[in-house]
Amino acid sequence: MADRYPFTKIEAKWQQYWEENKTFKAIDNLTDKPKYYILDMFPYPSGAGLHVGHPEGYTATDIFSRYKRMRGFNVLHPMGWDAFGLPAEQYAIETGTPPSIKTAENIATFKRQIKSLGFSYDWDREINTTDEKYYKWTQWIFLQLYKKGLAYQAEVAVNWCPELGTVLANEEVIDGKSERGGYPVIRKPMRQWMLKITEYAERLLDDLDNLDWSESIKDMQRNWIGKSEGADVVFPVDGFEDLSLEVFTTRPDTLFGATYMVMAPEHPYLQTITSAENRSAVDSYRQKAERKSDLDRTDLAKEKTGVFTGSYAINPVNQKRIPIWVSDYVLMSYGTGAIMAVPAHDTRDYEFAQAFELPIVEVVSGGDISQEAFTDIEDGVMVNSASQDGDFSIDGLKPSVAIGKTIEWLEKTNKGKAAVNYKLRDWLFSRQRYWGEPFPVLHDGDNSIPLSTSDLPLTLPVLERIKPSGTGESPLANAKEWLEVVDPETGKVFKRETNTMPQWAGSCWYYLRFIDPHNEDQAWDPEKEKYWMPVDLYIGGAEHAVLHLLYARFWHKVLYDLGFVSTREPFRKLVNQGMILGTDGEKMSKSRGNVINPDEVVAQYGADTMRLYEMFMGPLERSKPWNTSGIEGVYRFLNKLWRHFIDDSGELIQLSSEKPDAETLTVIHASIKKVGNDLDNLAFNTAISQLMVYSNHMRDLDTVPREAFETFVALLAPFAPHMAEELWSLLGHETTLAYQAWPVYDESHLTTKTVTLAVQVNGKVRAQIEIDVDADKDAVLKAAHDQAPIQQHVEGKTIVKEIVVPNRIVNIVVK
RNA sequence: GCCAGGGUGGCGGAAUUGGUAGACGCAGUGGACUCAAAAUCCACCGGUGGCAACACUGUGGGGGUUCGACUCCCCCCCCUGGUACCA
Repeated sequence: MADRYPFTKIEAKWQQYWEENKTFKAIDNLTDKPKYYILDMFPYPSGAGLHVGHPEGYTATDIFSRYKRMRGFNVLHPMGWDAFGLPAEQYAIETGTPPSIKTAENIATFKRQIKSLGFSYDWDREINTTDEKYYKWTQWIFLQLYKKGLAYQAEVAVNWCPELGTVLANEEVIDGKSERGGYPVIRKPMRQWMLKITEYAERLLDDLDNLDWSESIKDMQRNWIGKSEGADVVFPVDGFEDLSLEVFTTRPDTLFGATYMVMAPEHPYLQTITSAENRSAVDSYRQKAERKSDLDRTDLAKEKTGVFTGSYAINPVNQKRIPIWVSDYVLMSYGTGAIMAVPAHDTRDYEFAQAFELPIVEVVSGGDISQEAFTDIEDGVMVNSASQDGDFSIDGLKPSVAIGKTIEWLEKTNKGKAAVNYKLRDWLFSRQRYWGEPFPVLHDGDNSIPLSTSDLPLTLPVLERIKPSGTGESPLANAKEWLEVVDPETGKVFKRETNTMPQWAGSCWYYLRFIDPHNEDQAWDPEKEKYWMPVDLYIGGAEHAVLHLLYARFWHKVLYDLGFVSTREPFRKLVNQGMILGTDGEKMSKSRGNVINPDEVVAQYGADTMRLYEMFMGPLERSKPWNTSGIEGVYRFLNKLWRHFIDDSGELIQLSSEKPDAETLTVIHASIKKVGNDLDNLAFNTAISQLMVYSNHMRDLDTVPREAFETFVALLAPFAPHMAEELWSLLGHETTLAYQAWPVYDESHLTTKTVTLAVQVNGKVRAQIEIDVDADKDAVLKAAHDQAPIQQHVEGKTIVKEIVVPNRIVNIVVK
């Protein structure tokens, strides 16, 4: 394309200006302006560099930050690096390059790329999770959790991946294989640090209600927490005086339909209650289940399997003896690890009962249990549900009512009690890796001794070569000198922890560190925290919808309980940007060869075009494909603008000092209104289209009034800040546009004298009339009936009804 | 299976409380400029029929409510994301 505007020069000039003048420095505790904290999910600086997906969210927050500054807010808009993590460690193992070196290189690349887009970050607040000055405070927070009794160690059957030489979190295992690399994963018990997030389940659930997050994200979190209400019921085991099985059920109303019980293979009582003649079958089943991966136990296990234990339980409502089975469809990790099976009214039990020909007894009528389990709790009616002595009956009730009645009875007779269960499990908080935050604890045999704050940070030892320990422990097991600590007084030897923290740790609280990033005495200053928190707008990818946001909320609540933060929730408003797909409509990936490199886009079209295009593609939250000729469109828009106002010698053309005409005033004020409203709603695509309408209007004028152009430049500023600054200075202004007041619209210019109304006959548009605004009904109808096409369509018919919606539409109904 | 979000021209997408469907941009077609091309500028641009005026039709499919439905209600289909034996 010829005659391209000199974006390279302009962009470099203004980026330098902003940096030198610290234009975007956020001032703490500034009281004459309202504060606004706008946060991006900070990136993991991978070796591949920035991807066009990253700048989408960053552009959105940047435009919003610039807009908010022009609206008079004191904006905090920081950026940093979530730089611990497996890839750098894998790279170190393969090449010998220390993770710290590789990480620094990657950060430099990311930073250069991010800066090339002209984002208005306060770079003085840059943080890096791998910096010991940062992770000192990550360790400090761990100590707070530990002291509060929320961190504990447990032997947990974890996901051991022999290839990676590490244990993976559940979310890192997909279909029984490692998320990274796709290596097989097996279950192996190891000593692990756990965090008691389950203790906060209820609050994490309740406080979602007041957050300005999309319902879908809130729902994902609700589902993840997975609260179920029901009852714990005690079933005595026949022949074992002091042994009973406790089960959790959400359907205590169906107790009379419980025809057998099932224990998880790992259930601690299984061995005890197994009869001699069933022992070998049960043992072999249990051993088989132990070896099964999660994949085998879930996805591929279409067929129910199980073995009878030889023992019977007594159903507490009717004293019936029911067989106790063992099956892996019951999980030890949920509820009590044992269930009462009600095949008539539970799909899984139904399948199991059919497979093993166990009795199916209907206790809720309304379905057809010869075909499938009937699980509705609103439409059915309880039947066959009365004790023989007649002292308890729920017959005739709706199941949803019977649930409560049964719980009352269970509590009264001491056979059970109301109970709540969550799907949420405690958080497995350690990794067998080098490149993570070391745990600030010492081990003395089975005792753990936390370090004191004054001993922090506990830094990572510099290893000559990072290699797996081979034992399942992290490479830190190879660092003998670091590992052993000798008490100078007693000579006693303590051992350090070889586990390190997961990547989530650093990202759980970074938004707090941005508030006070250089504080060496505390994690953050409470006064600054009170001033800046909560984060007013948080934008990032939907891949963090559950875990990162749940973990961060959990830590935040703990910090709140300890008095370190002043808000119950960290992120007031959350928006997830959609994915940017390749030109083929597929997810961008190296293997598909459809990756767009932002560096090339910036080199070819400039940062302003890149920013504008990413926002013009469609609604922020939706996924949308990249289109190479689409970017030409916005590029053309900027070029036309430049050519229209800047002559060949680089000077501003002559603008008119006249007042804009009425039509132009309408465009100006309608644009101020629409662009502002759209920005408030993060509807960047429609805001940009309004700017195009505005610009097209100016193109059609013989001479452009200065007022029209200046207002336009101000509205353009958040979107294409480099060009806007340049035009602003060519307009003769000497200060940055960054804090220029956002234009104010005047409603009086938005109302015109006349309005065009559509006239419909039977709902079909047949004519248009131009009429005075707020003309009365009779005048409107008269004008309508004067239209030839209307007369034509009405002629010879009876007018049934005439509808006039003022300034909107006329509809004449005829028969 | 369950939960959430979507289906609008050739494409990305617009449409306040139900009130002229297709803003804006891309692609395409025709024209101007040019020796020519690129760039630029102007015009057209959902489909069918018609020289045209215009008519009919059209927002995943089928019903309904309404003077009027992309918008509200019911049923169904498809796509995307999440989740998956959670008792």
